[in-house]
Amino acid sequence: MTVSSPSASSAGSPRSVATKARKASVLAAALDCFTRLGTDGTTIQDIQRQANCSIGSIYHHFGSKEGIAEELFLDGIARFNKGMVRQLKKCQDAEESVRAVVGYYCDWSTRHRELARYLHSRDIDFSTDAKARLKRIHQDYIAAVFLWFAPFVEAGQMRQLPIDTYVPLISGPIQEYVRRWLSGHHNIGPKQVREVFADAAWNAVKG
Amino acid sequence: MTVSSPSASSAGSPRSVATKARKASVLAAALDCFTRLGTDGTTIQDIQRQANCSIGSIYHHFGSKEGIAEELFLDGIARFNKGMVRQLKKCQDAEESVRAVVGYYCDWSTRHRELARYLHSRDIDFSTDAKARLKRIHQDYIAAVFLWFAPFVEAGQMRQLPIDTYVPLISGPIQEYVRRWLSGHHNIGPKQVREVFADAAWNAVKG
DNA sequence: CTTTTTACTAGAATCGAATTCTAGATTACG
DNA sequence: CGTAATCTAGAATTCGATTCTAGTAAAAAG
Repeated sequence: MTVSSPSASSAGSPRSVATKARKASVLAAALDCFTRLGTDGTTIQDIQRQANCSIGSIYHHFGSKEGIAEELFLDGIARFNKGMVRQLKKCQDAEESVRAVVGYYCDWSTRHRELARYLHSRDIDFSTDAKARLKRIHQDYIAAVFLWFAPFVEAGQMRQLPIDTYVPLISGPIQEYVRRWLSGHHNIGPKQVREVFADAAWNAVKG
Repeated sequence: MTVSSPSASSAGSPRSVATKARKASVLAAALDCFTRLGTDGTTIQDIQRQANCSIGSIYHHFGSKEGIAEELFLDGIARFNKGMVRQLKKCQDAEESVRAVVGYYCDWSTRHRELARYLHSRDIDFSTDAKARLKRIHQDYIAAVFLWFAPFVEAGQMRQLPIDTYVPLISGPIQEYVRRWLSGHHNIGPKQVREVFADAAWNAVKG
């Protein structure tokens, strides 16, 4: 492995750019195939053809079909989380923050419907390595969210509860609603019931 | 197809008993393999060996590996739902009913931990046929639950809300908590946070 | 009680898709 | 330049799901 100076690697040597683009195109192709043909129905060839690259190239970058699926999942979660944290930081108080969580969930799922669907389709059942990476992502997220909300709890704007219960209380209902919507169980989009869930979320945790 | 008298088929002709037993043993073996080796990591041979039967037998009963997975899923959901409805019918009023939903979720997931884990690991992404069967199971459940709760809404004990929001509001948080617990994200079992979620559920829908 | 049909079991043979392997091209870097 | 590392290709292999053929035992028909 080459340990180049940290600053140089991130930017744009001709190859690293090409590599990033190729990986991205494979992931995009994979998502599209998974959506159209189902995760199991998709073959490496389907992805490879759609991404315009060779089998060798795919295996070089992802190691296995499962590797593609994991990357897509972890990458998607990470992006979702990042956006969430960004939204939170725009908020002024506890209530606005809690409502922002629900709102962001609705917006993001509507905007990235296919990816959202994919993220919902897998949740447990990963390789040891992917599990570790997921746990890491998850912990970073929890830490960021915790940092944001802790002062509100301190100040009494939000109730004091077991630490692991906040996320389920706030986002559980909207998440479950979105899951059902994405599986085609109901037709009313999340944006139209957003208020109901935002109210419930705030109610569940307000001081 | 033989159309025997309806009453006779359900009970216990020597063959139908043996068949039921074999199917059950395959499903049990499958669940165990899925738990130990992961859904993808499990081969038909693994299941076949553990269930002590031949490949032909498995394919005769389930048609495909996916068929086993679907049967396990649908059967599990159906049993969960049935138990839930039974619990509900023991309740006297709205609040007790709502709390019972959360309680049942905790108990069942703890008692049938492996099956619960499996049910959480798949949620979308089924064959057309399985989707139809799932929808049917789902509708029956919703109908039963709706029948139970409707009078309470009428009587003003529970709030009037968009029909599809009740289930996510009541069971979303505990479900999300259990999912995280089953994936190993936190160590405190659902029974220890049951009250928090029961309170929140009742709060979200009380009149 | 035979015959015939149907449900079920068995396991070898097939087929297809994931993965591995070898070779060659391109880029970084001293 | 030249040497190593990264990356791309696609043919060859491997492994597992599925199919097929044959046979057994229970049920239904007569």
